[in-house]
Amino acid sequence: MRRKPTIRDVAAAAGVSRGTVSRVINGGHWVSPDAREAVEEAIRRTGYTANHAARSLATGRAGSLAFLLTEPQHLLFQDPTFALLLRGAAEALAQRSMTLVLLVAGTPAERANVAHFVSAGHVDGVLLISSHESDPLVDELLEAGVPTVCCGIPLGHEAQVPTVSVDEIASAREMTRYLRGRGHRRIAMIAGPHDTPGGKFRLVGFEEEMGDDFDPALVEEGDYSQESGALAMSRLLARTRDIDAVFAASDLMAAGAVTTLRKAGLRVPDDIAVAGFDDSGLADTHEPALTTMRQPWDRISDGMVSLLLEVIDGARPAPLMLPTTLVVRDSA
Amino acid sequence: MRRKPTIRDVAAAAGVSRGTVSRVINGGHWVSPDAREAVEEAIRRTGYTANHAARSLATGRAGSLAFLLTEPQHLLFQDPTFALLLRGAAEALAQRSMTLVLLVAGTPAERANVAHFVSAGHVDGVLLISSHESDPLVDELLEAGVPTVCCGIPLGHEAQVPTVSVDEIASAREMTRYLRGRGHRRIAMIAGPHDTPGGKFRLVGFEEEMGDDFDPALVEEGDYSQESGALAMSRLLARTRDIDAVFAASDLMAAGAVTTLRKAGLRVPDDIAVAGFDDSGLADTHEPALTTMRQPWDRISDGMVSLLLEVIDGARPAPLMLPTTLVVRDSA
DNA sequence: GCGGGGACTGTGACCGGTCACAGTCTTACC
DNA sequence: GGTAAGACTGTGACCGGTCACAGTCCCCGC
Repeated sequence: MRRKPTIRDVAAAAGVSRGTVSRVINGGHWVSPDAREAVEEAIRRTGYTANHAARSLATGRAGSLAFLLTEPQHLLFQDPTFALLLRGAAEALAQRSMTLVLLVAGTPAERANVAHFVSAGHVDGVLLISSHESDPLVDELLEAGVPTVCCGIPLGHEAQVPTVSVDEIASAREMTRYLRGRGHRRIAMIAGPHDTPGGKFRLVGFEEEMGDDFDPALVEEGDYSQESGALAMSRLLARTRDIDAVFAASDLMAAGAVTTLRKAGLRVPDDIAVAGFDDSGLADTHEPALTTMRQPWDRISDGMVSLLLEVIDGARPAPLMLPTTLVVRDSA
Repeated sequence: MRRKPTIRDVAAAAGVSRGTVSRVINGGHWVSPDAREAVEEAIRRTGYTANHAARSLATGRAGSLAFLLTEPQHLLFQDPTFALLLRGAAEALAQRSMTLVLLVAGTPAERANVAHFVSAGHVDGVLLISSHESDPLVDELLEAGVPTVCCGIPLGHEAQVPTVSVDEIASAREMTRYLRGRGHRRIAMIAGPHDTPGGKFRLVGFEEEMGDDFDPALVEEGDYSQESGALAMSRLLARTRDIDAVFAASDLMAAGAVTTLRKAGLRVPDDIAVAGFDDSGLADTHEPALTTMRQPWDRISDGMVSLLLEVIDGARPAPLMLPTTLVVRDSA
């Protein structure tokens, strides 16, 4: 087996210098048509492929981005949302001939490793997923000067780091308005963790839209997981049965709520309407299919990648806010 | 901002040569205790971290493995199994200071890209997930001499590529035996795709254990997804109501089957018992909690990584077969 | 006819490691 | 006391690209 062809082999085959080959590869400016043609032909003939490592070494760029998950593990397993984002990001990067490196920072040991790895410059930037408030990891990344974009406005770090997000407040208001429009008045909310943007702002939107009808006794908090949704619903039911709709801050929690309601002998949506948030894969196969707010997952992951590349190029891009859409199905 | 310290900075700080520093970093053989100490101290003081790209270039190793998904996308979204494997692999690699590159080969265009990328040597090896029979990608990888290990015996490529798998036949027999032990006689099977090992061999085990009681009319095939499980169950019910248990080749399909049964007014497990396979995250939060065969996901991903590293080192390791365990919950 | 500028090309240094090899310095043994 | 083996160390070449710089060539205008 002969070794892989290098840029010198191509240069020799094309009868030009390494420099010219390099120029052709990188856009081909200031190269004569003849030379360009010869080089392209030579590349084809030799089956040349650029060596990532060598290029990285010379340019000082890694050619890869990290997809950094900071959630506790059980969420990674359960939440289809992560898979959606992950796939979108991988696709967006593949289009740009870059690669996606998956990093999981669950345990403290993992966090240390990850921080070290990233600061060492093994990746050009970080796509930070779902960070809780005042996450020290964000500080570390910022301090180390690692280009970073967040998914969802990182509480406690607003304006310090570019973000891609949806308008949580407006989205929550829209869903609430929809539920009220269907005649529901005693609407409960199963919010997300109050130290996450989705937990905080969806609740704000809900409260704003409910106005005088807002009843703090009808709010419970979960951690986005199915189980936490089921438990939150139990707590609500234990307090009062005077509820005609539930708005959960994630589809997973909505599904958990449905389970609890069913056990309590309540029908969805006949007795109580249930709405979710995310439109994760689970929503439309769920029984009953969940009414939810769709987050534009592909645009989010694509936006994160674009933004991050801008940051890497030295820009300070404005935060990107994307629209959600109400998806009405059977549960509400 | 000063530039990152290199091995030469460390050498200067420690008062030794680059060679010695390099030796310390790589295990420290043939280095005097004094020198080693000085180098370690210098590394600490300078905050030195090895440059991946430079090392790759010099050693000819990428220092990363690809996690290659060949399933159509909708499965990636739904199946918690992938997340389990992915996390396990990422963890196993992090322990070895290597990184995980995620590759998705869904569309033909993506497959071409992936093949090109991998053959170019940008990763040291490939963890191949869930490949259907006679997948041309396997051939391409094999032909290109890319170290590869599969998850589940790749039909049509047995013995050509090292694999990590569970004993599908024995596992299916155990579950079938359990169901029969509970007094069920008319047991239906919702099998996986017949061109996947899980689809083929779980059915074989089922058939073997059923012996004379095996009824081909009670077998339907799904694609492991929840929806396909629901549809398969519908087809079974349309054919006969004389069924007292269903064995699905995945938890997702089991969940789908439960939905269909419920719609048909049948109670699980009272009227019909339902068993799944995988013990994916969903199984124990499902309502009712699913009886299933647990696959040892962490050992599988860890085994794949170990095996792949052996292959990369030139070994030809024996296939690894891991045990499953019957997990009895509420559904059967 | 000459100077100057734009288009194109080639060269050598460099990125930050590893590795083979050629030392040097001990120690041990005859 | 000489020598050889073993322990340790330093050096230069090399991995495969990129980039800055220095040419070279050609065309144009004065």
